[in-house]
Amino acid sequence: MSTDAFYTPSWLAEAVVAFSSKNRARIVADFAAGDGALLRAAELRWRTAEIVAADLCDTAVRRIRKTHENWSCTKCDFLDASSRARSRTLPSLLGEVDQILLNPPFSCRGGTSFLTNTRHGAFKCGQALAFVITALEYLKPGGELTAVLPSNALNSQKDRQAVRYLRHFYSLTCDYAASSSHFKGCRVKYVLVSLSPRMQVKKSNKVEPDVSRSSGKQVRVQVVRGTSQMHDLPEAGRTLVHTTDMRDHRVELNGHCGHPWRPSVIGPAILLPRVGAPTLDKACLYLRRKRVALSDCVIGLQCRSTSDAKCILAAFNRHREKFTTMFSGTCAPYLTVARLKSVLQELGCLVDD
DNA sequence: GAGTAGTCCAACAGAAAGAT
DNA sequence: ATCTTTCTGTTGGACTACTC
Repeated sequence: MSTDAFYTPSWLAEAVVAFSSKNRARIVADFAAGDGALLRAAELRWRTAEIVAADLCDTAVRRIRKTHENWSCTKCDFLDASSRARSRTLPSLLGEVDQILLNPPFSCRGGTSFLTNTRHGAFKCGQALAFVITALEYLKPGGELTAVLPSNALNSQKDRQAVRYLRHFYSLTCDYAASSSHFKGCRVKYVLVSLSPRMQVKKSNKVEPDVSRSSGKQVRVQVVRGTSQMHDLPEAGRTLVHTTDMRDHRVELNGHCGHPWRPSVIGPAILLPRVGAPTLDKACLYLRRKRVALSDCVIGLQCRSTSDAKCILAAFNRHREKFTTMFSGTCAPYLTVARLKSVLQELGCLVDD
């Protein structure tokens, strides 16, 4: 299996170790150790701890064995159960590690997903969370796992089941403060995450509904995702809206044409960019009674009345932070239909399927 | 003006879901 | 089982801002 090898810079390793709440640790492990930066930072904090390193890369393992003779170091494809079982070190560590540190491969190669087995069932997720969930098998009750993850790992559709699992069984703390930075040769947004086994199941904290009409009736809306790809447009057809036509809350049609059978909306509607920087001025009110096709990069909210559309736009204005955080992505920000529907429901809208 | 860094976002790859 | 469509999420080029 090939993985991205962006080793942890020392300042980030120190931040990951500082993010842990554990004052004492008998065993500290990193299962994607790379050049050992996280474990070197750990040695400074937990001076008497036994250090365990694992990595897939031969060169990395040899280097660690040479430079840190007192560490226990094993070569292992951590996401492969048989490789873990063959390791001399790992099997004896199941449920024994006090502190796990991880900077797993972020993997930006398409939508590849990994099947992950837990005691509560198997599910697919991204590579980074597959590492985390597998690593948790080695955590001692009362232990803590601290990791650098791609910022999107907690929001993406692909990792939804994994995040639900983690939030249910573990107490999860995030630090988005250090949101975007450089690994050597790569720029990504990341988040520091701390996980420890949960003692009690958390109660959900609901947001008070916000979108309301003066009549008191709930606002109904239908989410329409555009599918017209810009490199595959017909010469003639239905007028099409693309993100470049959306600015300052207004739509200016620029003569693009889409296939008439592709998803479309008719005013009153709200148009949102699906990908790109999430500034509120790109949320456009579209009121014309002319049906328009939506490009692949646009999501429409089909409303029943102008006042409904204005209500929703006003709610986005009141909850700018919620609007901004709807968009997430390890590289470019994007919005999914599921995330949008969830926010609309939180704001009090009735979302039609 | 050239070089570099940061930001934006259109394009498209890959996976999942649906249709046949 | 295979093909097609839909959807998610990343890549990489274009553009802008900044520094020298």
